[in-house]
Amino acid sequence: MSGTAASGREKAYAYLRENILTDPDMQGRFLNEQELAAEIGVSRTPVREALLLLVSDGLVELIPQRGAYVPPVTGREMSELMELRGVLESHSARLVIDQGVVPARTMQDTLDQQAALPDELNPEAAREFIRLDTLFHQQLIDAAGNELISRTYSKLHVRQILVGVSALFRTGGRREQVCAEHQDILDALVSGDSAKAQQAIDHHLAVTRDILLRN
Amino acid sequence: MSGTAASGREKAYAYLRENILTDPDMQGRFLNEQELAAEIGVSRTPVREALLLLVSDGLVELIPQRGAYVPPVTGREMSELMELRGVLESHSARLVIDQGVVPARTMQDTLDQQAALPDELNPEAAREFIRLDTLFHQQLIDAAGNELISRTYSKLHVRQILVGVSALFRTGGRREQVCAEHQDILDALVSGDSAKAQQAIDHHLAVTRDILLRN
DNA sequence: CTCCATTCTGTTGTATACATAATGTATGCG
DNA sequence: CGCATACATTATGTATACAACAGAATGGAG
Repeated sequence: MSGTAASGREKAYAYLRENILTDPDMQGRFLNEQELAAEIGVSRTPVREALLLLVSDGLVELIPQRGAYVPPVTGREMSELMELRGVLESHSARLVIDQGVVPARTMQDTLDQQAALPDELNPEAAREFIRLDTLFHQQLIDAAGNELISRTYSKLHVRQILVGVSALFRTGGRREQVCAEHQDILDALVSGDSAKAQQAIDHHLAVTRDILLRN
Repeated sequence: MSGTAASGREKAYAYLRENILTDPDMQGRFLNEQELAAEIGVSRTPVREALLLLVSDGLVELIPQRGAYVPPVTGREMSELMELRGVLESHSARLVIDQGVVPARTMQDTLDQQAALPDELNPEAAREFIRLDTLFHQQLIDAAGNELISRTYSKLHVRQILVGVSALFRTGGRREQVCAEHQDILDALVSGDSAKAQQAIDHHLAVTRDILLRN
């Protein structure tokens, strides 16, 4: 994979991020710095720096004199996230259609990969599924050519993964449904129908929200 | 005012943020940690932590083995920011009108304060002007009741201040113009005309962008 | 038995010392 | 004179030691 020459801060950052995103039990807990330092194999300093970086991802919250808190995902937050995603994705959809820059091939490729995943999602496949799901939406956003929006969207999406991983295991047949909804979005984009695309996006996000809210 | 018992990290954070936002010369420079530590009166540790926090505001960028870089504002970034602001503000405008929760009094009050500022903007008045300008738009966003969008918008706006402060000095009569455009937005909101509001917002942001681009 | 004060333990916050990597400079060679 | 290389300097990255604070445990008084 990538560099084995990662700095201590990066190591700690990657470790913590991965842990928080995959282990639901992390939510609502305070993180012990020296404990983490021992686990990761570095001193407290890079651990603290990693925690500060995770603040910008919204994965931890710093409480003075108490430490790093991992805020749980609330239903309201998910609703709000879907609303914002809808705004940004609809905007991008309109732009790429108007400018004739729909990344049809790229998105279809991502969609095909997602459709090729097995129905039974083991943990690894689940993460791959989420990665491809995220990628599909990100590709739409990126095609609009606004780097600021791309970065903003990318950061937002992170917190959805917090609940997405575990939610996937509790919902059967969601893979097919997601792929179908993605296909609807892509078809609307290719057909050049802004209103239809917006509708497909809103529908997809509404369904996603409802599923995530069953927690 | 607020606590004199600010921690070292907070002190450093406030100092650096203020410095970067007000001093245009900071842009494009690498920040020297021990120099800053001496200026602020703390050790390097809280300074480094403050720098990491500033990353999430987009005010500094960490370059491995090089340090903290203050990325200059580009014209493209400003354009992209105005596009994103337009998307979020238009969305909020639609919502608050549909839900009948236009914060007319609050926004009018902010607008009045802004209009009462002197035409000749000394540095202090300029900062107050920018504060009220930011507040006006934030009040619209907040009224929509989506905390995630509010926080997102708030963070975005920060980088605009980077160029806004200096740009204000080079533009005569902008105060009246801004107030008039703000009044147009507010009038449209009060009248309940979504399309008109969106138009007023887009116009205001376009004018703002054009002025900021003259750098 | 309950409540409050106090001590004690453990964690975060800060300072400092050291390790490591990058940059600028000087020197020698082509 | 230009360029490459070795070196010195300076900055960042990390570890560790200490200080300050918060929360829990404990003991005593009512």
